[in-house]
Amino acid sequence: MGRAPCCDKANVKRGPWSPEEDATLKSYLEAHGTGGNWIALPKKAGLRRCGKSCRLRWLNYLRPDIKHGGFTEDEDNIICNLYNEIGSRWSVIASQLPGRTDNDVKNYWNTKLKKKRLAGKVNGANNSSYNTMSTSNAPALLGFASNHPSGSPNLDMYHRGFSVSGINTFTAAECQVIYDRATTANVPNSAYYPYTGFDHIKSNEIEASSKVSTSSISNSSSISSSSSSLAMDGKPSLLTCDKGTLDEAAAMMDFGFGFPFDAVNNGIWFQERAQDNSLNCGSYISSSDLNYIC
DNA sequence: AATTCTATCAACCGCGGCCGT
DNA sequence: CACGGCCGCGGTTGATAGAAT
Repeated sequence: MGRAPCCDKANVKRGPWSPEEDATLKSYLEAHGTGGNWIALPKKAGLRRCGKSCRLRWLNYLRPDIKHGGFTEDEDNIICNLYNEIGSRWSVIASQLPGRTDNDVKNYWNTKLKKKRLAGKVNGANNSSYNTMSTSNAPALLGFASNHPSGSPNLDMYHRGFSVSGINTFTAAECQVIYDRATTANVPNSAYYPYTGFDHIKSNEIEASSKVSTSSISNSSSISSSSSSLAMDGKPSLLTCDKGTLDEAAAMMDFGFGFPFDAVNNGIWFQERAQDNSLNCGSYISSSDLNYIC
């Protein structure tokens, strides 16, 4: 059996509110408040409206502290960061934006900000360190680690079907080690790199000064099944590496517009190059298995 | 100028959770 | 503790304005 309706739908007006209804509701609420009961309110106020409709109209439109008009860039970033942190909890997000309602934020997200974010115009990651990364060309480091018995990060575990329980980010020092290895040592045959669409990045293609190599990657369209935004304008710069024994691996990426959003949403395919230079089966690292540091 | 398409946002809907009885 | 009713939330719909054809 379904839930009983909150009001008699045959006897209440629906659809857009008229200025007269707005005025009636506003003056009633300013004089009497809600009385703690929205369901009974419309009758008391002399409105042929559902109580829920009155509540929504007041909270989303008539309240005196509502801020109308466009969102600022700061608000954009707050919304994006919070969305990455807590997901679509619009009321929580709206509570951080004075004068904005959950409905406003939700609509703004669905119609504009989601697209803007995919285009890389606003922040897309989930911690404060990202703020300095989003608009710079600093590479983002994606790190991962498994519950390898030895305790060392090991991409190979993914290949072989071991369960992965803990994912660690690399520390800045580890990042440097990985970077140094990538830039100064020979990239071993067993290096990992994205599944298809990317060429193998050779050590001499990595520019030590900028940590960026753009020459070897021209097409990232197949990095994942639905990575259109990444494929369109992403410029992944450096994808590396391990030390030849499959004990460590990392993916360092700079897509030109900040964090690789599709990695966040879709994960990344990697492919192993074997000792004989042939390609072994791919590994998929899901978004939940990825983390990053600056 | 007419029609179709697209974007926007107000409003609706149903569900989960809280609270009073 | 169980139940019923309301509130608040998040997903979705639909009306409408503006842009494109």
